[in-house]
Amino acid sequence: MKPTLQAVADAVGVSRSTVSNAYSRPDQLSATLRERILDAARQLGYPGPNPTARSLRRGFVGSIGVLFTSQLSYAFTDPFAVRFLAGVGAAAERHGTSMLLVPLPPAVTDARRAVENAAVDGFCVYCVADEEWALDVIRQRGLPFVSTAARDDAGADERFVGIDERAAARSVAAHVAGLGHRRVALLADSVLPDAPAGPLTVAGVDQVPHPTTRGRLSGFADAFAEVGLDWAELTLVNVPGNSRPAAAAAIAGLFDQPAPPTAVLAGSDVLALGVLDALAARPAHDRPAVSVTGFDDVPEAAAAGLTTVRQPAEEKGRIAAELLLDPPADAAAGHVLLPTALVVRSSTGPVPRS
Amino acid sequence: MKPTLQAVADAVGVSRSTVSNAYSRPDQLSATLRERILDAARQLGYPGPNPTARSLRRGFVGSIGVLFTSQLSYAFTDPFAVRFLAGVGAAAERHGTSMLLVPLPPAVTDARRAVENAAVDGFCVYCVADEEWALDVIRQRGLPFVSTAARDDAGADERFVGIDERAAARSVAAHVAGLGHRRVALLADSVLPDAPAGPLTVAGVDQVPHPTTRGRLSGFADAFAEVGLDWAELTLVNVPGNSRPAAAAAIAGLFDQPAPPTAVLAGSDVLALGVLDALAARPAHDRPAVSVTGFDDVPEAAAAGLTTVRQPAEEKGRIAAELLLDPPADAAAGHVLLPTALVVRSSTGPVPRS
DNA sequence: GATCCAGTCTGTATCGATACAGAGACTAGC
DNA sequence: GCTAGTCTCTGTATCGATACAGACTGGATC
Repeated sequence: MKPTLQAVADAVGVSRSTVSNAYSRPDQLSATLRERILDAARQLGYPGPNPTARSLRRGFVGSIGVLFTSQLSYAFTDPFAVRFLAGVGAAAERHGTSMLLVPLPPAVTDARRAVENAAVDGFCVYCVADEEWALDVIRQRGLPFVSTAARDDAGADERFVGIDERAAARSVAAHVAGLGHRRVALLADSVLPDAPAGPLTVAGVDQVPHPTTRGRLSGFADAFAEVGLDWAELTLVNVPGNSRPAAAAAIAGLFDQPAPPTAVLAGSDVLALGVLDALAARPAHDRPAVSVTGFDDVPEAAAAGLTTVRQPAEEKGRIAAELLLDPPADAAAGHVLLPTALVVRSSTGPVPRS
Repeated sequence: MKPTLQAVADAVGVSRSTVSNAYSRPDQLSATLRERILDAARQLGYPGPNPTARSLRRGFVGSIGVLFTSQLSYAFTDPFAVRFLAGVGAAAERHGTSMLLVPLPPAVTDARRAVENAAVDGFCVYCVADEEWALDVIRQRGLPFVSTAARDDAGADERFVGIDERAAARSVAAHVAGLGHRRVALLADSVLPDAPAGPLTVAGVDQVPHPTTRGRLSGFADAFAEVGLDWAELTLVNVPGNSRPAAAAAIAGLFDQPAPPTAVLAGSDVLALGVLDALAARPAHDRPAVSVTGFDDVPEAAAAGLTTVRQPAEEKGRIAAELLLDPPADAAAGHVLLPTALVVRSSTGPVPRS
């Protein structure tokens, strides 16, 4: 068994408090005694104060949780999520805080338990799907958190960092509409829970549960409404999961229909890249000239020439962690909207006249 | 203040133990009492057992640390590290364990403290630079760990997952040597601590402190020795930090020298991609036909047509975590060598005759 | 010579749970 | 009717530290 602080105290002949002070409050004892204590500790093989015991007594842990409301392994697959993590990491580094990545089991009961059991001082919640239950647990625990998806029921005091999803989506859709496209497909991840891959009819965009997806789809719809296109005239395509192959599979059939879309607006770059994959997979002579747009501007987008909306991924993570670790006194400052920018590249062009 | 387990016990009129059991050992009490307890807990707003207190009493935490002996933010920049993390994450997910990413302050004393204070049950050590001090701290704490770099002084009982760096490097170098290249530059990260960027003279490859770098350089040297080229005849180029821009900057000047290298063997794909960047940055008419090889086969390498050595990144992370979380009874099984494969793409070719 | 003070160190209470032995109550078996 | 065994639940000890109030020492101050 590893020696405890008590053992060191006994060896030196001082009280536990003094040994504790030798580690945590060097100004509370003389330098010589401190040296004697540290020497004895070294000799005994004392590894220093037990982090868990220390956390218990102190009342804080020194690490923040990052919650992906999805498989943890997904987080490392999505380049946007990776940049976000990098941002969180940079802020954590600055604050001398660790990051705890908590994998969530598929069953909600187990997932709740996982969030309840995480030894952290707060959470950055990266929203992939509906995360209301997770926020409930966190509130219940009385822990601070920062979320990255606008929610309908957000309390005024809840911290948030994100973008104006709707306006950003509108900007890229307006670009596409401006190019003359009127047969348009909108591609999004998990439009409705458990919906199958492929075209999907949804009465109105307000039926879409996930706020981020809803926001982006609304923005797309806004831009086309302005050129006289109804929601019902847009083709909505569901992708179960934000991945290139899933997107490619979901979109593939669409191009063989009678009046195929001339433009595909994807809810993320990953999905858009999947669409490009699907197109590239067709023989050159049978490859329709489709305009494709993404969302996020991940590193891969530039290489693929993807027209997209840029949002600062790393910044988002960094600010999320900063809001958590160093909360602004002013509640309004806890609500950060980041700028976005339309990035036009080669993946969009005018409607081919055929 | 949040209510404690005691408060719930008092409210229901049972002992603390029983409430504890209601959460952690449901089979130890009747279903009806358990329901009463959980109801009361809900009513009081009891958030469930405090994770820290539970860890202290139980003697384990339920999370593993991932240690990058470099800036944490670096980890998210290096695509190989990200794949490694994904693998660790997948294994952690399977075991219901969290991952703690511990940022290390630049000063070694502070870094030691950070490792001492991490509340984890063990470490996966991803070796970027010299990490002996970190392993010392972990040993001192009596925690299990898995390292990913072969070390000279590894105890027989210490777990490890990695590749035969030397043999793998040799395979790609043999390919280059086979193409006839004899004016060759070897590019590596942090060949010597604090060495400047650019060509560097090192008496022998055994002078290189970092085992991974040394292993790869040795492999390169092996292959060229076989075709009669001495270590001294190879140009060694140091890059301070494993990044594309750093590599580009370190190599840039080399191509303007009297007898420029016809091949550059990089110690990692990231460095190799940096070399390609440096070449691409030159005007087309002044762009030497240089063969470039990498190491790792990160996702970006395929797109760039980079000849490289593949090592299974995700697998490495997954196995590292598995070895930690589910240690094999047999000590020998704790030492895993992964397969590697030479991947020849378009970035290498025969020496241009001119 | 009393007072004050800064500098050191100690002792006790506490952080919030879980482990484990064991006490009662009840059912079974013979 | 007695022993054994099963279910529930309780009580005490313990995990390993830190906080905080206070005790002691030895000068400096007036």
